[in-house]
Amino acid sequence: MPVEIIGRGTWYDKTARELIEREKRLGRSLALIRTESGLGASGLPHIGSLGDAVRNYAVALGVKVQGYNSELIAFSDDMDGLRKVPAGFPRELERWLGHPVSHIPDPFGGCHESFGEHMTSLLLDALEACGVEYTFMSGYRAYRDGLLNDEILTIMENAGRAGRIIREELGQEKYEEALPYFPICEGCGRIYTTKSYKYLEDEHKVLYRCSGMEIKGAWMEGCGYEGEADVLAGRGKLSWKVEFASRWRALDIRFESYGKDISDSVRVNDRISREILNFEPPMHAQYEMFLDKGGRKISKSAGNVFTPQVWFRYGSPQSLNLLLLKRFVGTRSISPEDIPSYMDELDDLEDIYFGKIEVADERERAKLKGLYEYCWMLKPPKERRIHIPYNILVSLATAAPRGREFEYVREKLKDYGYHPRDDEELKKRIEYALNWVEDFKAPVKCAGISQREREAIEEFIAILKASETEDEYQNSVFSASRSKGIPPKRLFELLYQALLGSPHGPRFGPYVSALGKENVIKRLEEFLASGEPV
RNA sequence: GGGUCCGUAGCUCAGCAAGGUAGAGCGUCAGCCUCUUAAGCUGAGGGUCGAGGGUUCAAAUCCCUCCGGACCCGCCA
Repeated sequence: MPVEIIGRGTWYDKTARELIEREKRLGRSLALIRTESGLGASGLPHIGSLGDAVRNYAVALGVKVQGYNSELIAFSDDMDGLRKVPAGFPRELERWLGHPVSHIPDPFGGCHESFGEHMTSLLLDALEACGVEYTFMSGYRAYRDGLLNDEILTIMENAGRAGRIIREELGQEKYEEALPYFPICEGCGRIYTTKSYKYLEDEHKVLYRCSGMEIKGAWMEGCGYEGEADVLAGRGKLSWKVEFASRWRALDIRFESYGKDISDSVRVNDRISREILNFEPPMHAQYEMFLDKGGRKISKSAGNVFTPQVWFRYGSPQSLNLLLLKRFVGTRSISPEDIPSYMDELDDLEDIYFGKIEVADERERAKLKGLYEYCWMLKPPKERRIHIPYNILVSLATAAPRGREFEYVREKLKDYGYHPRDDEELKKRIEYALNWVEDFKAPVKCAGISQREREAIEEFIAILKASETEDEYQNSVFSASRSKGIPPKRLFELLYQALLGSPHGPRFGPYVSALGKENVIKRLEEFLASGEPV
């Protein structure tokens, strides 16, 4: 019996099929099946933010593979208030705490219209690089243009029921009293400090007081202003407890996966959507968070953010897609040091895709080929590209003499039997490795060597100074080793250790020549100066 | 208080969606140059798949219970 392969054989294909089946059961139009990703705009976008969009896009692609039209909505949460000045950001931003990020001037040279737009653009750039196609929407503009107005009215008219649902699901009683709408304060311009206490249905206005709110454990004092706000005027936003649902209905979203950090909100919003907005909520899938290696959640506002831009310094967008797509469940700890293995794994997948590596099991093969295609967002290269293990490139990059790194690596690759086409792809790969070496290779310390070994290195330096040719460089090692009575093998190890941080290396004479004799002497002297013999 | 994930070789992890001979990298060990295209290659060793039960012809994979670890939510988003 032949096995059935759904779509390209991946999780995304299976999910897309389930999604389509569900929509059929619900009897909704299949003309356009939308998925959604929310883009945080209140700090530097991290890998997790990108992951949300990439995964929701992959499901949209899966829908296309099944023969239906689909689209990813990338919705920027730029009506959110600034809750905290992100680490490394200008302190002047303190005065903008509580203001919608779309109302805060761009702190980075004013190249964008607002703080929020700047942050969003970083994420959109990464989406572009990763091959994600999307329809962009800004929360700020959506409210301004009245896109959610129908939903806002329904929610406000049923605020009591919404408050009960929130209490039932979360135990939070606040919204049985307060209205789920935050106006921007006319007095101070902040959004979270206001509390709406009465809704005037005929005028669709809320009465509010800027009374303050607790944000991240700190009390943000209100300005005391009292006023009224038209909920259709775009000068405020719905609480997230009900906004998600409003977006789903207004934009006709059929699928949205989300991180477990917002699972409670999704549960509430599902009920709001169903019971108040009369809209069957989108199908969901919950994924785990990315943690950094220390086991800490990668936070938008904590420093040291692992952003897509950091990834692109050492690895390709497709390798990042691999990280984001290969596994949907399970918390994963990541750090930039994992990038090489994803680069190599993508090369393996490419070999499988082009049939260079055999995979016996049909289902397994389909899955891996499919994963490769999704890494390329279903637009894979026409032919297999050159593969060079990342660690080889790192080794070569470590050894490369300054100023002619690319030439050196290219020449050496030929010596090793790789015959890369001299193209953009090769250049990129070399660049990744060079960046890697620059940022991660710790300088080698002279530790744990004996007095005798130390003298041998000094002797070698002396002999090298008088040498001129590659053969003479090579012979210097043996002369020094004989003269100090230590085996040549050991001296080679020491020299490679000092120069490369590895006990082995390329043939020594030509390598000295490539590095430049003076550079070698300088590095060896630095090495000797960095520690005492034992 | 509510919820999610993880536990597989000495270490880091993959495999689990859709059950079918336990995998990779690193490390270890043993070989491979009688003055280096060895930054390499070949091979070996190493696992009661956290524990117990269930379903099944068959379970690392599905279900239940327990143990251990991590994370998220409980203000806002």
